Amino acid sequence: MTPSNRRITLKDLARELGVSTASVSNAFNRPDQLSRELRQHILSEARRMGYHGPDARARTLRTGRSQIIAVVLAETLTYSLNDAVSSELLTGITEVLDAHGHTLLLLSAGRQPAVRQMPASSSMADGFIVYGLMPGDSLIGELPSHRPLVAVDFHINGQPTVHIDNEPASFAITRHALHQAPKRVGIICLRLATTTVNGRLTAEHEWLSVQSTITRSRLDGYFRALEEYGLSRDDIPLWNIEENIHAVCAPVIEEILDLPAEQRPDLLLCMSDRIALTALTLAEQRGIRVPEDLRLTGFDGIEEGQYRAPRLTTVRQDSIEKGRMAARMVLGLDTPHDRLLQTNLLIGETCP
Amino acid sequence: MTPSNRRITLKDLARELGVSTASVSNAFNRPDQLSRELRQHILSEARRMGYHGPDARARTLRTGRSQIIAVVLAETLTYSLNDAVSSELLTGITEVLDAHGHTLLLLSAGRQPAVRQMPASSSMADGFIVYGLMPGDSLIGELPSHRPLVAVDFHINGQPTVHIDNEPASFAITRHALHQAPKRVGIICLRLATTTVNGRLTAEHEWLSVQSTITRSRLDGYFRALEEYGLSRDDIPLWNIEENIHAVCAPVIEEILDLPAEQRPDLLLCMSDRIALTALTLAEQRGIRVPEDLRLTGFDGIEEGQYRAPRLTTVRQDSIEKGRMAARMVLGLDTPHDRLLQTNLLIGETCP
DNA sequence: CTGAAAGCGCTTACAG
DNA sequence: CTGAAAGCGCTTACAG
Repeated sequence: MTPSNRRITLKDLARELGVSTASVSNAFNRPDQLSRELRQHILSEARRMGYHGPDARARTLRTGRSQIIAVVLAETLTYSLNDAVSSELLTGITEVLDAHGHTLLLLSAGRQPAVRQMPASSSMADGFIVYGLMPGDSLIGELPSHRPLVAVDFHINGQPTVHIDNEPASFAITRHALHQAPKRVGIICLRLATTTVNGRLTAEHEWLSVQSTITRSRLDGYFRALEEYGLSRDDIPLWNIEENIHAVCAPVIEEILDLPAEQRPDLLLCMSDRIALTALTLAEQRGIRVPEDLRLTGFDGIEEGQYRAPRLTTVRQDSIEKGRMAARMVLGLDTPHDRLLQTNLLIGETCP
Repeated sequence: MTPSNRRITLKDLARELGVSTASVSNAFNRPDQLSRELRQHILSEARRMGYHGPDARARTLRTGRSQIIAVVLAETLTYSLNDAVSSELLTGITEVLDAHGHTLLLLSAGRQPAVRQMPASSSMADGFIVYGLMPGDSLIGELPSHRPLVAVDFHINGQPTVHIDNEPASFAITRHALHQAPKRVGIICLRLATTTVNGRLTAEHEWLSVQSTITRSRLDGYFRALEEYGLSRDDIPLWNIEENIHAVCAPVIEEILDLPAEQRPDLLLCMSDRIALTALTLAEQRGIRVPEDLRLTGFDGIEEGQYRAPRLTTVRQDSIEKGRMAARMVLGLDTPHDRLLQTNLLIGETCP
């Protein structure tokens, strides 16, 4: 008898039943390799003895495949799990993984720079989806080199990417907003500077490059429309926010809304819906009417912005589809190559 | 030379450097087992040759530990990733796992009953946190039996649980709401019936048992306060909602709000903030004033309900702390035993 | 401090 | 259809 204090193995089971380990393995994995009767016998005895099937740890080493895909997130998991856009991306990824018997391992890159390194278990995954890191991040080099990798919202040398048309989308929403002939336009950026800035951006602040961040592309789109309209980029005040959460957005936006009425922008172009929604709430609290006194545009098209009144005018990006595409490529279901998703303009009441 | 088309292994590296495999392994894992010089030499040569460290697949088989903890979610991942309460739970879990070098594997139980089974990779995990399944779910039996397991919001025979005081919390919020002497009380339940019901619950519908679902405990708390106040539970209309998302809540709530004014409840006790927020939005759209014409209470205390006006009156549960506790127990940092978390009442403007 | 060797629990090509 | 055997890439007790 097998000692009961130890977990039962395939070998134990084979010995107990007087068959080879191959037959037990085949009973679980390749039904065509043995007779129906023997298979049923093995499976029912396995159940009786409390053997739940071959151990994933050994199978993974032997076959070289874990059925696990890792998602590397630039932000902390806390942020990513609570942000509507990352949640949608993960939703699209898991939808495809689920349908193909794979599971999702969450890896966060968002820690103190000093201790940033991939957990040892990262080399467990069969493939990697990397979301929104900075190009050249040293973590990318730590990933196993011979496994499929797909980048989302940024570019890794030689690897396929899924991204959206940030510049044209920002151009389009700005052109729409300018129809109403605003007097004073302001822009609220998301992590645009090379240093940490929560507040007004000045000439002293250096910007990240277009290659480094999608928010720079959004800014370029805003500027193109503003200049086409006859405004100079140097006359547009810019604010920056480092983290796309209410608590960090609020103080910066309060600073803007509390400007004297004749200095306060009457159109705020916001680089995310979270920023725009925070501005909307704070404006309402101050009796600033939206859109009469203040027009607002967002970016992302998250549900929260569409399920309330006034609805947000924003750019809708299909993050679920981004996730699906990335997952299909990493699983080898689609040929790996760069994909560019189209966005569309949602006209709500915050900027009709 | 090692063939360049194959991934380099620890053995290759040892051969190349003329040292034993033990020394290479020790260089990565046990610095005290070899001289500083040899270790540095091995690590720098490893980097030069593109060896990123011992493969997690083999290490896991050898040591029996993967550094992976699996979270088994009752709902689909799509739901769980987008729901504020599950996101908070996951946030608390990942916070602890992160701090201890572990990573999170997401497993969803929420599929068609016919095809429900654990993915093969589930036996990869060192431990399991199971969230909100029904007791007796067959999936629980498929998990490896000798690894730590913690249940959240329900009970698995013989395993530690983290849960909250659903009945007293519901009692307390109802007693608060009754101070205002409402004329007609209604209750909107979450998945209370044994069958699928989106709409009014009648005498024909059977309820789940107190052991099976936390929503039954919430109902019991509501009833206790209502009866103490002098109302009979048979006079209180009950509605049920199957899924805690806006799209499913809305039609049921519309049915309630569109009742003739003299039949419409002026107090709605909702079993989740999502339900209460949907009711709030739909009431506003109809010009029903909250709290003058309709008072609303929620459950959960999610941020979305506190960052808007009027703020929700609700029961705040600390789901992040629930996640932390579950993770600490599954990692063996805390002695496994049942934990009961206290909630607190948040008085907002929807039911002052 | 270093090295030779066993073995974690499987899968799979191969011989019968 | 079945069985004996090799080996996936490591870690670790043990002998030197």
